[in-house]
Amino acid sequence: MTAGKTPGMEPEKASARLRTAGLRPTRQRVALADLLFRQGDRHVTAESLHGEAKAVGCKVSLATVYNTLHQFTEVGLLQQVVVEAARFYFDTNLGDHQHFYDEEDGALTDIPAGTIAVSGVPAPPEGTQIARVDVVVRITRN
Amino acid sequence: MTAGKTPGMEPEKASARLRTAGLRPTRQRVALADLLFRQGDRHVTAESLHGEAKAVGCKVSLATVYNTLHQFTEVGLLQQVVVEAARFYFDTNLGDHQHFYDEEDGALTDIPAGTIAVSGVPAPPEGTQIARVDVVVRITRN
DNA sequence: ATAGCTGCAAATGCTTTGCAAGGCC
DNA sequence: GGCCTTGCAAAGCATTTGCAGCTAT
Repeated sequence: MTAGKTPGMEPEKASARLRTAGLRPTRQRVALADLLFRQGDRHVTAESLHGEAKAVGCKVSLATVYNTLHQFTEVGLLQQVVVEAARFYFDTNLGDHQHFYDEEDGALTDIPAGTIAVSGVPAPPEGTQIARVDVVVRITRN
Repeated sequence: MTAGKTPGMEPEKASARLRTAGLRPTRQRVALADLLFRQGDRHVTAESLHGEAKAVGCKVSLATVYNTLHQFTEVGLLQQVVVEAARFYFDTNLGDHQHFYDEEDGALTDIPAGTIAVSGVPAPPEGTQIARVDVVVRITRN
């Protein structure tokens, strides 16, 4: 067992990145940053990252993983991807249209079909087909 | 106050629509369909529709509203719109790229920046600005 | 020394489920 | 009559919160 050892081999890089972002490089944050950024582009959820941390012997609570992911997002180290509905919105407009979504008040506004064009959609991975292409234009108040 | 009266004035139309879709036109479904489809395009959540139903004096349980909205969606009377994250996915790729999302296993795959182009995005409503434009290509297994 | 972090457990909010009673064909 | 629906209350899940104790600077 290697529990207790530093999980990564380049914690300094992670530390520096955190410092630059204005975050205190705590053991937990360094370990999570190391997991996130050592490998190339990747997608994680709070749970999956928590699992990885445990797997490399780093004790972190799930709550801290959530905090850390949000902090990293705030300082621009990560991006969030929205693909599953937390709250279900239903639309009586069945056409192939898109939406403005006001993140502050949750308001949804139609963008009529034919206004927005999406081009260059690549072929889907083998064995799959495109069910639909969702476009959400997120807006905020000035 | 008109509480207690039939909420809609064209329940027959709603009834017919339900029958065509293969759904039994129960009092609750007719009332909800009537609320949904009488007016033009609209967006609702389970809660907002439940509130409307109560407001016009129709007793429906929230569970039934959920069931009904899902059934309507299955038969193509409604479309779901995904704008809020139920489960948070975080991406270490900060570029302006898009994603394939496999609805069956939850897998997320990057579509490299520069592959997809979105054109014709209209000006945002007054007093707002575009924070970002999300594109999700939803795929299913063949 | 001290402001900031972490971890635990309880709480939250939306959605789903199980099951008995009721309604539509 | 028989199968589908409804309604209630309890359960489920991911995420958030409150607070006491710990830690980096």
